[in-house]
Amino acid sequence: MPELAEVEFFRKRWQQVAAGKTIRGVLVHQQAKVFRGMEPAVLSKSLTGTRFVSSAASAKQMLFRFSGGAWLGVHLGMSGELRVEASGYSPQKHDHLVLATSGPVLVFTDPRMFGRIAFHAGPAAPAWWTRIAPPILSPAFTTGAVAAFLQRRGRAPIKAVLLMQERFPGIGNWMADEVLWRAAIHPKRLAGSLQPAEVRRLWRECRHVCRLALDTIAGRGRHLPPDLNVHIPDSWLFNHRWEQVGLCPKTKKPLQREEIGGRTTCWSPARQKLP
DNA sequence: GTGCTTGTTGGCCA
DNA sequence: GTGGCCAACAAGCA
Repeated sequence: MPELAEVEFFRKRWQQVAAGKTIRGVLVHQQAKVFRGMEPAVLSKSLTGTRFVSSAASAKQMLFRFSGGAWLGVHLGMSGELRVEASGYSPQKHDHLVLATSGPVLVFTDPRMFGRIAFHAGPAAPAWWTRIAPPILSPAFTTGAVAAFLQRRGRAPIKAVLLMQERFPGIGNWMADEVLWRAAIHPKRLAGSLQPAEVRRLWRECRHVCRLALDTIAGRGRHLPPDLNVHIPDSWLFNHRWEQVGLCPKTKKPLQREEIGGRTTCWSPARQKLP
């Protein structure tokens, strides 16, 4: 599920209740694949007794900082979630990491286990974090950088290229479709075939969709919506992409769904045309 | 049972 | 070496 804005939503959910709290106990699901090469017992030992200092989200990843130079990295994969439960919570089947604080309980849950947990000890953030591409909403995301990347990936459909995290960090399947729909670009267009005006539209809509999604899904400032996706307007493609007979909110004509670049893609044929 | 699913990776091939 | 494609990972849901 989680793309840029959903990831930020989950980060805030932990941040709001846990900032400054001490980790009293850590439960790990020993067999869970989300820990990959790491030894879960080390994580448990290292975090117990530390204090939750701060957190950050970048692209589809999160980094939680604890006192004493302990860092917890989380990638939610396809089905991961961060939840907050009341103290005394008993872990369920797919809860792979449970942090009991002096207050609420922080839970990482992920049925499909495509997610990842990483641990790092040291004064500075880990290398895998600092290597994440600069955010789409940062000045480093320029039309020139986008144009150059589209040329390099010129033979691939633009839909597939938008999913490449090295240039479009945080964009996932639904955001890619939303961007192309707003920019009126057909998802099957080869990346190298986009005209300069189309590249500029794509760049602008990338930033626009990121900004809208963050505000709508993760809330502004300290505000946190009660649930994911509750406030998404019907003027977005998002609310129609899975409908049996979805209509384009702009043209009111039927939407089309097809696999492109290995992912189910939804677009509005009346608006997004092939040359 | 069948056929999907908002992600990433490694292997294969041109 | 580079870039594009796709199966695999795993569990739940309709």
